[in-house]
Amino acid sequence: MPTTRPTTDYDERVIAAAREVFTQYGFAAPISEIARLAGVGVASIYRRYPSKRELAEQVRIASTSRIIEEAEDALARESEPWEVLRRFMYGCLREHTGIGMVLPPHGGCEGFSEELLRLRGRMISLVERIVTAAQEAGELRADLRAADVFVLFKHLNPPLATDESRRAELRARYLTLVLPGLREASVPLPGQAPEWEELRRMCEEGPTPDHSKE
Amino acid sequence: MPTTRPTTDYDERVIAAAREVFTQYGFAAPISEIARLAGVGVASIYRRYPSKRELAEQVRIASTSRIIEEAEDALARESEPWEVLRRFMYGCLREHTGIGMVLPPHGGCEGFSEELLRLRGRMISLVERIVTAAQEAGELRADLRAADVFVLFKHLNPPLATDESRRAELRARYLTLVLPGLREASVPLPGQAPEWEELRRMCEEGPTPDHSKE
DNA sequence: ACGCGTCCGGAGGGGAACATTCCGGTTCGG
DNA sequence: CCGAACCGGAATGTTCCCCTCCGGACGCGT
Repeated sequence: MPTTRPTTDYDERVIAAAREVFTQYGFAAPISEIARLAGVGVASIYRRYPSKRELAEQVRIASTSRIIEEAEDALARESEPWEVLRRFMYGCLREHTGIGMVLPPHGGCEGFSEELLRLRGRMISLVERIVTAAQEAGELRADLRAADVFVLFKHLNPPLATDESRRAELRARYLTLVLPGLREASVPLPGQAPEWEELRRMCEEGPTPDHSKE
Repeated sequence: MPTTRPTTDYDERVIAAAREVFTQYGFAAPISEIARLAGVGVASIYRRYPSKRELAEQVRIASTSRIIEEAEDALARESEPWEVLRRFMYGCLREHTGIGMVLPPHGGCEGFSEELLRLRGRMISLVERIVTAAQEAGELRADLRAADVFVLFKHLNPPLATDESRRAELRARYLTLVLPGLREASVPLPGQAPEWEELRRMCEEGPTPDHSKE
C-alpha cells in the first residue's frame, strides 16, 4: 500500500472530515473547520500533511478511488448496460463518496501527482465505457456524452447547508427524478455537449477570484 | 416606481454586474470585482448603495421581480398547465435572470426589507399555483412539491467558470434532460420533499463558516 | 477662456481571517 | 517516577477586503 494513503484511524478521520468540508464549502474552507469536524487539533493535520494543497490531493485520491470502485462494482454486478449505469450513478451519489471532489482539479491539473492523474484517467475511461455500452444497447439517449454524466454529478451536488445524510437523501431523490430523462430522447438536447477539457476548465474553483499562487 | 429601484444606466450596469458576480462567486465575492465588470470605480457603487448588503438586497429584489414576471408571462401566454410550467422553467433559466439570487436569503430573512419579503411571498405563491395546476391536470407527478422546483433551479445553477451565455446554454440543455422526468412517476421519488423552511435554511451561504454580523 | 461645482476612479486605512508554526500539557512505556 | 512521543490550541505573519478619502476630469455659466 502506498505510503501516501491513510493508514491509521486518525488519518481516516481527517480525510473524511476534509472530504465533507471541501465538498461542502470548497477549497477555500479553513483547515480549522476540518480539524473541528475531525475532532483533532490543527497541528495534527499539519503533522501528516505538509500543506493544505497536499491534504486536498489526498482527499481527491481517496474520492477518485471510491468512484472507480463504484464503477467496477456496477460493471461486475449488473449485466444490463442500463442497470450498470443506473447502479453506478446511485453509487456515486451515496453518502460520503466525495463525488464533489473528483471533478474540480482546482486550477488545472498542474502540480498533481502522477497517481491522481492516473486514477483520473482510469475513472474517465470507465465512465466512457459504461455510457457507450448503454448507448449501444439503445437504452441511453445518443446525444448524451460521458462528460454530461459528470456535469449531472456536479448538478446533483449543490452545497446545501444540511448534514451529509440529508444531502444524500436529496441526491437520490433528484437522481430518481432525472433518470427517466436519460432514456427517452423525445426532444433533442439543445446546446453543445461539454468536452472533457471544457469540463475541467469550468470546474476550476472561483468562490474568490482565486488568489493562490504556489 | 419605487426610489429603491435602479433608474439610470449606471445603476443598471452595477446591478447587472453584481447579479453576475454574486450568482457565480457567492456573496463573498469582492466588490472590486463587481466594479471591474461594470466598468466603474468602487466608490461609484458605494455612492448609491450604502453597503454591500444593501447592494445584494437590490440585486435580489431585481431578480425576484424578474422571476415573478416570468411566472406571470407563462400564465398569460399558455393555457395548458404543463406548458405553463415548462415555459416558466425555461424562462427562469434564460440568461441574466439571476435565478441564483432569489433562493438564498443569506443568513435567513432577518434584516430584509418589507419589499423583498413581499416579492418573495408573491413569487412563492405563483410557483405553487403553477405546480398545483399542473398536478391537478395530471401532467406533473404528484409527489413533487413546489419547493422541489426551486431545488431544481439551484441544481441547474452550479457556479461554472464560463461566461453566462454558455451557462445559460447548459442550463437549457439539462433542463431539457430533466423535464420528462417530471411527468412520469414510474418510480416514486425517494426521500422527504423539502419544505420551504428547510429550503431557506439549506440555501444559506456557507463558503466560509460565515462571519457576517451586521 | 476660466473658475466652480459635480462626479468619478483608484489608492489607502483598519480590521478580520486564515495557513502555518510553536509551546506547554498529557499519556504511555519502562 | 522519568522521558519520549504525541496532541490541542494559542500565537504569528501575511493576505484580503470593505469602505472612505483624495486628487483629477468634465461641464457649464459667465
